[in-house]
Amino acid sequence: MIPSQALLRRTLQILARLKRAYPKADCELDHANPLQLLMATILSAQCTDIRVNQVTPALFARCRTASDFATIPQSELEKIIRSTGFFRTKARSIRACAAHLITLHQGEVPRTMKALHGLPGVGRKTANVVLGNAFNLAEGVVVDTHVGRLARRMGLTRQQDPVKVETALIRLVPRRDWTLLSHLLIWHGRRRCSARKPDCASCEIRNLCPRIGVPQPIAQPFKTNIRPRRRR
DNA sequence: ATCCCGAGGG
DNA sequence: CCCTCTGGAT
Repeated sequence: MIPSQALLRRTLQILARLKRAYPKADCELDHANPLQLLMATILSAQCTDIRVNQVTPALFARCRTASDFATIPQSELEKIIRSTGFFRTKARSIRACAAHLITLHQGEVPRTMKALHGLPGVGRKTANVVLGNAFNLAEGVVVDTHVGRLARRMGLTRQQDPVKVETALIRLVPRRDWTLLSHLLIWHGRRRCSARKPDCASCEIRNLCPRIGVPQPIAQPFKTNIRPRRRR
């Protein structure tokens, strides 16, 4: 589907408005190199970046190279990352991922979606984070829980599947803004448009959002046989 | 579709 | 209590 001109224009207005609201929007996972960002991003699954940043200082002090991450004992690693949740799975992913980096990529973090996606613990979202933020080589848009939620609330897509959301966003925003778009939506999602209680009253883009200012094209159902909803 | 998992908010 | 937090693997 080709997006309408109206949607394209509104998307770019939203982008401009969010840039003004969050001029410092950026990756909030603390890291000093691509390897650290890769590992921090694996840890960030279903967990706030603030909590990841609480464990990475100890982790990065203990593990500097891919070899360090590959050889740290499972139990020692689990203790360090425990509070991020899913700690057994994440510890396995980190160690196996580091082992793959050594075997397949000379201990370096590869710079393509093809090589990153499929490493243990690395799905499309994590690969997009590393490509966009560590290498400035975005091949797509990071779609996490925030980006998906906001894209739907703002009426940029109706898709649920993150890959389909990504496809929709790629068509709406120029490539140079793909990485920034994710940061802006994530910042806005955390500060204003939270999952539980969106603060529409003080929202910077309320007049551009279907919830407040943009009339939704009404999907008109056939008017026959509309039955009262059965109660629970 | 379900599991992995801890912590904080409402 | 229930939901959510920068998901990924089975």
